[in-house]
Amino acid sequence: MDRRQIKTRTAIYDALTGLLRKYRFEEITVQQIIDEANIGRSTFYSHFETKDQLLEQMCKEMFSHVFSDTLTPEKSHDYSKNHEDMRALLEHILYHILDHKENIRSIMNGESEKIFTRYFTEYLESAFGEVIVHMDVDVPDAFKKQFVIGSFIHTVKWWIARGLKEKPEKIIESYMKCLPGKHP
Amino acid sequence: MDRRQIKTRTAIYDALTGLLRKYRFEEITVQQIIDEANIGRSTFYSHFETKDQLLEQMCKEMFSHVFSDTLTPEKSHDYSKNHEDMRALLEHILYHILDHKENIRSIMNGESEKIFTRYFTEYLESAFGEVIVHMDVDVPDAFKKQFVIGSFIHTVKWWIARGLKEKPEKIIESYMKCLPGKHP
DNA sequence: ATTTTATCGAACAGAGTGTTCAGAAACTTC
DNA sequence: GAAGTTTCTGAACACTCTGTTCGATAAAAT
Repeated sequence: MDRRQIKTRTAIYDALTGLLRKYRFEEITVQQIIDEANIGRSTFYSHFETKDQLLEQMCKEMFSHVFSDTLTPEKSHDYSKNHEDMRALLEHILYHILDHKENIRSIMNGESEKIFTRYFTEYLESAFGEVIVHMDVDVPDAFKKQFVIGSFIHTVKWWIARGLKEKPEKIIESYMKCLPGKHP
Repeated sequence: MDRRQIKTRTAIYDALTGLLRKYRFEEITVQQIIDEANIGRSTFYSHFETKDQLLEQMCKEMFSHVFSDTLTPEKSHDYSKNHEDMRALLEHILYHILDHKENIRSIMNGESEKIFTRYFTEYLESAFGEVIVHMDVDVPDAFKKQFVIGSFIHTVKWWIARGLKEKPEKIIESYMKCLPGKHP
């Protein structure tokens, strides 16, 4: 890839990230991004079709980092019996979020929060979907799934909104205590 | 209040509600609302400052209906011991949502979903905030609160997104089975 | 050195926003 | 039911933002 392209692309990403610390995504104009990134108008539009597409791609890239070395749990693992494996994986995710602290907190305002939720749900469903249904509670599988994943995502959002003060271990411990099923 | 004002106001509400069935709120323009409501441009702006303010007020009004005769639970009730009272109240809320089925499903797309969440959280916190902390789980009070309320709101959203197919009783039953604490 | 590719930025058309204002229409009051 | 008040109307306006186009310029690749 051309060095110039890389340069402008990161300039745009940095500009948006910076602006997101001060303004909600909806409030930011393309012109502001262009000025902040110090690039020409047409250059922006040769890289991204719209402002929304920029956000989409930026989030996609970030989440691919957040979930990169997060091992997909083996189907053979039974998280209803082996809470330790699940705990480790969830903690791992929180630590990754902690790494991207600045970016993620910026993204969690306004419309862009939905992208977070979308990617997060997608990932968790593929990672845990199968194993969650083995949990020991007498409710429909679909319900169980939405409850476990939904409450986790909500908890993470809550954690982020409050400034990521608590340690990941503490959050996951509380979360798992609140989950239904066997508690060793 | 002047009959003319009432007429235009409901015309605007109806127009937006109708449009929300076809388009996301972000996509709808003030001009579309005006055309659909058959009113003059300046009339719209004499009633509402912006499109966002219109949505805000419309939601506010709707939720005041949804929660109107929903009794605020007495502090003396201990929902950790008396699951029946809590169950009844939650079911009641779901039935109210069912009454406003059309409106609520329209609102639950795009940015407007956040308003739903905001009002819902606000209400539940004032209704249950105090009593939830008495639930029998060994986690910090703040965590307990966010978990119970957050997972409930998520469950309701999930229920709405899937078309409100299940009966309120069924949803609340599953929800309460998933909650931590004593299960009689 | 030559060719390819990326950037620049001004200029442009188009869509939407929110305001203004004078006249028409509908309500209220006496 | 006439006079006065309030609301509605809709065209015109200034403004902001978007996304495109294009010739000139600079940087990278071969």
